[in-house]
Amino acid sequence: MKQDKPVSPRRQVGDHCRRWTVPREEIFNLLIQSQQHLSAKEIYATLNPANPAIGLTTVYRTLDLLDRAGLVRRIHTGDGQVRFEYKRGREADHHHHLICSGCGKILNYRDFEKEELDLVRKTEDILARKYGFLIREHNIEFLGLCPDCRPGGKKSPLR
Amino acid sequence: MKQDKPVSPRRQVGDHCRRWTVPREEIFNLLIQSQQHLSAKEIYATLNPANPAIGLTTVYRTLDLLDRAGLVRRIHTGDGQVRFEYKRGREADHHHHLICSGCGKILNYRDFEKEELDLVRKTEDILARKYGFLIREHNIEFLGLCPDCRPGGKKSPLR
DNA sequence: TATATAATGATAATGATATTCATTATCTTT
DNA sequence: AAAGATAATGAATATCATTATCATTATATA
Repeated sequence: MKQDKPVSPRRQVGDHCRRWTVPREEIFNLLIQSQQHLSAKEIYATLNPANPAIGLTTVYRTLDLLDRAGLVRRIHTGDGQVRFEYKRGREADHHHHLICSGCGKILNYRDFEKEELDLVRKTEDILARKYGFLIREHNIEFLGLCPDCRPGGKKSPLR
Repeated sequence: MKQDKPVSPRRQVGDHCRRWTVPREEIFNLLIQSQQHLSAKEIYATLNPANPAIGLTTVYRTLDLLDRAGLVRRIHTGDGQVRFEYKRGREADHHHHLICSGCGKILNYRDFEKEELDLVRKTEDILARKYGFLIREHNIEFLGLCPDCRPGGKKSPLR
């Protein structure tokens, strides 16, 4: 029997694993569906109740697998946990992070000025030439206080 | 040897502590003098042999103090340790990081195009207006492979 | 369906950082 | 300068995220 799905997860993981299993399927799907940045513990807490056969260890191992396969991105938010997000179609989903130092909230900032992306690319070229680095990725994050956490008290612009 | 002894450390820390102590002095000075990004363990390993009265706990506490006082910056390089660097005179020392995924080496990238700084500032404004964030800082890091770690040594073609 | 073995999960181990608490050192007041 | 109040310290211990171990289970393929 065969199935025709868009692009099977197993296909994307490629040579990085030999067997595609239920835990891997579920963990990967959760990451794909989620709009948030999930930590191992959060993934475990989400999946385990419905499927107790998924252990925390496997969550860590699968995240590592997906990272090696280049399918997810690690994010260090400074809260002591590493978080993960699925890398969607390159350019289209490219974004930077806006992190609140107060509550840890993370926003994805996507509304780039065209010049912003151009500049990043140009900078990567300069760095490659000047320091001999082979640039593979960049992280840009802005740290500050969200509306709820900033000194002026919390505002409610809309609800 | 340095001749330059600017504002006293104690002065810089301000209200964030009540007493200025030998361990704090040494830890802060080490950070000021160092051109590298140091972890708590490294600071401990550097200072403790010469001054066994400085414990690892105090290193952590002092780093936290300096961070709260806004005198150092935390850097998450993904190697499991948080690293710290002294924030020098604002604009003058502003830099971004170039991190090698292979060996963990970190370069400070300072040679900005003028437009780069302008763009960052402009972006901060946009973010502030659009999301109500009060931006206090940004981190830009480029991840890749340094000349020693990249496949084929220093002469691989770029693409 | 049987089989080889990759992948799993429970558990223990690790490593970085935080907390506890009795002791020490700093700073202010004599 | 000495005394006293108490902030800061370090050793030991705890905590929390992540890794390693290993017997067991499930997947892919014959």
